[in-house]
Amino acid sequence: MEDQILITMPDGVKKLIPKGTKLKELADQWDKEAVAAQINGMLLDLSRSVEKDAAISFISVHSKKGLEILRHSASHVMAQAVKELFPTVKLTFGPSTENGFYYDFDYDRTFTTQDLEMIEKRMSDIVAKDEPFFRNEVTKEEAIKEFREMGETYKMEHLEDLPDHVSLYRQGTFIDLCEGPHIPSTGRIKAFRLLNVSGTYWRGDARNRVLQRIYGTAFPAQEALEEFLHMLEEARKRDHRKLGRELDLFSLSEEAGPGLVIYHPKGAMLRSILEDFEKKEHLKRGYQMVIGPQLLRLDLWKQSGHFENYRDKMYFTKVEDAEYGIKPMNCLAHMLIYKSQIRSYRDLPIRYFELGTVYRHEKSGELHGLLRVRGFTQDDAHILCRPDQLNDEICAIIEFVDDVMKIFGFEFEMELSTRPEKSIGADEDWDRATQALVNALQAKNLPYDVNEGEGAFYGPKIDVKLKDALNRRWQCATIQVDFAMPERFDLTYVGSDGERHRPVMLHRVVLGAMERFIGVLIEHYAGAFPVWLAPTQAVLMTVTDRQIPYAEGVYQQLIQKGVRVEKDFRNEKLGFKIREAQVQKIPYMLVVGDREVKEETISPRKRSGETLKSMPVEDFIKQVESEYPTL
RNA sequence: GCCCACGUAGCUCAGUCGGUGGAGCACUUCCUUGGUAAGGAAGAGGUCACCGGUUCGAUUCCGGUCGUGGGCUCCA
Repeated sequence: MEDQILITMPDGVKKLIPKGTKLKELADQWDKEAVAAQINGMLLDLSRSVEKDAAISFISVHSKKGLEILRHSASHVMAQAVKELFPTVKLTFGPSTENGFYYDFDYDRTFTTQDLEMIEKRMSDIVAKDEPFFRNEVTKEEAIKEFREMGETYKMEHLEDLPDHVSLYRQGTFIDLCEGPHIPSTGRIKAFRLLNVSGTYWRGDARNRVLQRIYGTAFPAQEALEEFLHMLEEARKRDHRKLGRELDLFSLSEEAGPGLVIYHPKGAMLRSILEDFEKKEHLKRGYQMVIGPQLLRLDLWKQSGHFENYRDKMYFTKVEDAEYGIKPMNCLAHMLIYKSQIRSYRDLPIRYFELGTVYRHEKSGELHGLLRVRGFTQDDAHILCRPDQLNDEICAIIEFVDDVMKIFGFEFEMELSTRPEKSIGADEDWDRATQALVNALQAKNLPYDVNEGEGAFYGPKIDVKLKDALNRRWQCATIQVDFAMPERFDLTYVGSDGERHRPVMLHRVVLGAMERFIGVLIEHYAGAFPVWLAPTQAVLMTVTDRQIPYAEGVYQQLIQKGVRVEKDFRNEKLGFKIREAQVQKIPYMLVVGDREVKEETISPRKRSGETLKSMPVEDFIKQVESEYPTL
């Protein structure tokens, strides 16, 4: 019995098997499409054998983990193809990503699209050969020796950070340093595609050598790849830059300058609706509106530390020998307001809210439509409170963010960032602030990731990330605890003991920047805004010129009631007008023909294509009002 | 800022292996008054991003600048 071991299969059935049985054999009985196994929590290749009693589960290629393994293996196959075609290439890293994989290479010339085609073809050959992946465990010294012979200097450098025993993977003639696991053989990669090349830096540091990154994606089946490519196509259709132009919302003009948004009437309407919404919601929650100037004296930016830490991103100007900085943040004026009188502990918390327009000199390569711009308006607030009020204030903000995101139907991810190495303040302040953030997240039962050491130098923070059409995440809401500014500006309040105390400052935005939020919003709704947000809620259209006098009356009635309606009384066929409104994604089309004139009604048609029964204008107004969110 | 790619009419895109350019949509005018996703005809519209170089001649080739896109880094 010594050479028998007891294993537990995924369904809980226990069985005795010979010691040293290959996982592949077991996998074949269970799931022919398994790409790896998990034993006692460890992911292993199917080529490995079971040496002792264990609970085994198999990783299906159709699971998230399985797909990751497949893609990681695909990156090795790509690296093999590149090495075969361009032997002097040096390897660096090649992981799987959310949507595929990449591999970074160091090469003395750049890869062209023709190269990509060649690489793809070579990859197909490797896949067709169905080369097995072999794992080989070696000592660090052996690995370094091997990579030195191959001239793989990056691998050697990376090895320095690794433990004494490492694993090498080989398929065909290609060897790479890798932890694994990998798929059993290259033939498992049933569908793949190389997507693009881009530049990157060794270890992500701009001071290091520029590498070339080739992106690709892989799937266990051809249909899945096609579905993915189709999804990319669909995502492109809802790109806010495309929709922004088609729906005539905004433009970015080369003449005006990069990263500076020009709102057209409809975009300005949308923003104005959002701003009205924001004002109402903030006032309901005890915020006071304030407005600060666009420029403030340079001395003040020196006092705040912005000149020291943030000047690269600031714009400056000089008037009559006085130097000014254009504000990249709104906090300064808010602090001056606080300081304008003596504050009692009874006054706190004080919540200053400003739709504050700021300018930041973002690097040119970072600009992206509305999502990354140089001039933007934040729904910014600074809350000054006593330390004992911090917890409640944070809870209230989280609730605020949660409420607002629900109204727009956004899914979001929360991230808590803790104390970085370079930071100021007492440990107990940091602990209290971080705990307050955690408490609030837990109280609202919101899941969150922790980014250790990613907080601001002055305090911990929570970031809220929304996804764009291409699944890229953009930071919108953020809640930051700040001990530094009250200190630097010597903000105080008089406590019940008659002594001066230091308030804590919370810096927070809910939508973040109007520009970015609008960009994400456009993609979220694919341009088909709900009625309450739609810049144009309805288009009133006549069937023939005969109905114009009646339709004018209807138009007046609607705009008097605040319905955002446009006239389309042109000499065009109804179908043409409907199509145009449809393409503009306007929620309602209101048809007026002879019948409606006679009955004194209008016939609404929804964007969905549904035609409603003709109704009096008042009924339609009620219908529109019923579609506003109730808060 | 860095790497790569790109820049032709308002938009989407053809095109010229160097001899000053096209389509569809949009726009203007005329005909048409038509009931739920494109009625017809005619017309107008371009310093081929900008600046230099090569050339008899550059939108085309080369260099630079600006801008855009995909990434990297950074951020709301």
